[in-house]
Amino acid sequence: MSNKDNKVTEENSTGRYSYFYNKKIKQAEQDIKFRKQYETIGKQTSQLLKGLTIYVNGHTIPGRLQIHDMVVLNGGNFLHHLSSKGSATHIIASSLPPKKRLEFKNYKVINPQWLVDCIKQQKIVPWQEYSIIKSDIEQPSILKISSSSANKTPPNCNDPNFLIDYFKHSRLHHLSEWKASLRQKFIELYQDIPLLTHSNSSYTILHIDFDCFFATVAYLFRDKKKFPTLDFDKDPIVVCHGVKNSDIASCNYAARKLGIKNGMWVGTAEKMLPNGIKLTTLPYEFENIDNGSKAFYTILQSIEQFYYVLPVSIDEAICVMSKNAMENKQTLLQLCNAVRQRIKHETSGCIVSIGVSDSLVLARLALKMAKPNGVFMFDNDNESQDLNDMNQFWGSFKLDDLPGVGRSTLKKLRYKYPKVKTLQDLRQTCQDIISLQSILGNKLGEKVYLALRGEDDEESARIIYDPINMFQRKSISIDINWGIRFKDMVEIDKFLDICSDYLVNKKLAEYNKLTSSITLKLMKRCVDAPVDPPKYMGMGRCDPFTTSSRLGVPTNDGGIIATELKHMFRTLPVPPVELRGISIQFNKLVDPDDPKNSNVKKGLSLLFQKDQVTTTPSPSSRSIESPLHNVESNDPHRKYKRLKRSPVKEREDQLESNQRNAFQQQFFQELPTQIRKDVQHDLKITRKVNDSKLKRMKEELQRRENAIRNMNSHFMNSDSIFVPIKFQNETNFEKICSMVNDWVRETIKEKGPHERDLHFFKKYLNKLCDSDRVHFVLRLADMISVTLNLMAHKYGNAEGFTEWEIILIKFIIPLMNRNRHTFRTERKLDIEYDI
DNA sequence: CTCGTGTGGTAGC
DNA sequence: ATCGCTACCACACGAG
Repeated sequence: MSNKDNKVTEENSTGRYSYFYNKKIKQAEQDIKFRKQYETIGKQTSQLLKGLTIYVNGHTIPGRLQIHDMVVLNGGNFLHHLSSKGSATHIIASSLPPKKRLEFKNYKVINPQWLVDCIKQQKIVPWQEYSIIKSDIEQPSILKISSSSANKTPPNCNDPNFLIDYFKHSRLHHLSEWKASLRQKFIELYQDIPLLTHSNSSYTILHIDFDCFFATVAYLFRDKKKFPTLDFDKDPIVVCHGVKNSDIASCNYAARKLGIKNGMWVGTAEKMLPNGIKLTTLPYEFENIDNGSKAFYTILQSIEQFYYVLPVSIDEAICVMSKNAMENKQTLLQLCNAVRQRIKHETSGCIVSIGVSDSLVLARLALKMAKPNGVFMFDNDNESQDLNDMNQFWGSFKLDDLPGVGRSTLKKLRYKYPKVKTLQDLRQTCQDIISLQSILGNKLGEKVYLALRGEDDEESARIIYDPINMFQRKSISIDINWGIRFKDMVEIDKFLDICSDYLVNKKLAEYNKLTSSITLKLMKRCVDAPVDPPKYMGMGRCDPFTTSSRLGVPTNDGGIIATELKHMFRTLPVPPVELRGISIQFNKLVDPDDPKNSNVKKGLSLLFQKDQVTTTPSPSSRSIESPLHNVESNDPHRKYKRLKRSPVKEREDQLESNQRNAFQQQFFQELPTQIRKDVQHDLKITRKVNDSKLKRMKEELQRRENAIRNMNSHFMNSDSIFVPIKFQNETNFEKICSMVNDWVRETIKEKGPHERDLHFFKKYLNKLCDSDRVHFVLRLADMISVTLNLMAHKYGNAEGFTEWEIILIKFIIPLMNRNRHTFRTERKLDIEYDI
């Protein structure tokens, strides 16, 4: 919306609304009067909507009053009551209950954005785009079937629409998308404006944010028949999807008073309620939130004094103004209140609070003070601020109120300073930067140190001095950590296809980028975590596994990316049924129009011709062999790395972790060294093969697909081409796994495994190795190792424990090394195919 | 030391 | 039931 429109609506807040509440006076006459008044004071009006009669049904953003003004001032008729049928040409609504849907089925029912866009573009834009019953009219039967079945059927990640459907309902996805799009818009809007400089560092920062935004919007658009007496100020209200282990996205201040917090599960929140008080749960209103946010940003951007309106999130912005833009504190306060008033007005009742100070960190803290429904100005200047006020200000914050201090940092601070409760305590305790840096690390230590003095660190200040650069996208990724339940690799491959398609066609296309590097991160159920986590379809406790791959040539080819992903999946030791989450990132984005890119391609093709790049080992030349060395060799290699490191974070029992570390060092000192030598050897071969041959991307793709097919039959039990091998009369590897696990757990406590059992187990392992299924042995070894670690602090001295240790080190690991030709065999196959 | 890879942490509701 | 995302910085570690 342009400035002009804003000024028009701004003028409305001078009290003329009383006219329109008086229903006895003929509305139309009033509207004309209203319009004339505008004209007489020299305000611009238009005839854009001439001949149109518009009626507003229910809650909308912008609100009814704003729409009225927009209509009237642009020459349209505003209908206050829909008494005479057919008199309205357009009905504006955000959503319609089924009954109204029927009633209005012959009207043009559109969402308010239509009007906004019409005025913005100064022409009548086609209403069909904005129709809210369009889909019903066009394909009523299909819509009903799909929506009703979608409501009833449980979430299924094999459904081709799963990804889209999931994202549609995910608040965090929405938040991320909104943020990205706001940043993009910022770049477009401000790219020609000169950057602010450090030297002229006398800025006033306004941090503006809605109070419990989601909850407010959900309340405003609630089904009033369902909640006739709901009181936003008194009744605790939360926004969520479900009932028990559903996340609370937002809760109102009545709920917060009872100790309920965002992110809490509904069940937990209910336990905090006093007797007789009930918790009201409201559904998300994503679309209306989006509309409210548009109004919010439009208003902020229309305010001349703001040099920048920096987006923080959908409902939160940092406004930067020069210190001398306002005469004094009084006028500044007036401005703040005017902004608050206008936003409340134009969003039909959403409240913002404002924190004002001269650094980012102080503005943010001031905002916390301002909430709910207020303005707080904090002056860090010692002279003008009473020392008592200072102490009181800092004393009213908890440690994690400080930006940058989250769960983990809080824990570190608590551990080091058990007595420190408030930021004021911390200010007094930590006088020097060194002690903070020693606990929190270099950067974070400095950041906290500065923040306690009310100053921004350089990284935070970038948003002021170099926002365009900061908002430029450097990576693209998607995460899915909910609803992931797969049976086998076939299903996972399909899902990876969908992800790849989404990333390529939705993200790369939107930002017009190519990627040259992919990271795949998998979440695998922890060995000791329940198969069904507490949260329905949740991920539960998981171990993360990541791997990344360079593509050599930047690409946006979905096929190549999908193939690479499938391939990468197989380099990670995560069986399909244990998978609980997937994350895919494109790390090194390349602009296709960038001349640098053509250089990359040129350089690459030259590289293939001969190994002329002796000085610098080029990433692109290496990446070509990556499929080979990744598939086979990286598996054990990676495992080594991961197992060595991950226990530190997995379970935080300090007593336990020392023993575990010692043990795992020992475990893997033997395992990977030999295999790694193999890898290096084979790498040389691979290089030769590649160097002797010029490759095209398509050939590469073909080869990888075949490599995958090879692996597919080989790596996972579900579609093994080999004859089944039995252990204790069981052939299913997963079941054998859990059987062995139980067996180990039981016998650790006592004298170790029975000789006869052990004999059969060894026989089984031998067979696995002999039939090229050494990866199963690896998994069993891993599992046993984890079990040992888990039980080390309790049974570390038991006879059985030592017994199992010996079995693992003296038998199982050498077994894997003995059969390391397995890895080579496969690679040989690959190379042969390649030539 | 520099580079690349993998991991951890934080923010918004 | 339930929708636990995503960009980006900082860091540790190993290879060269």
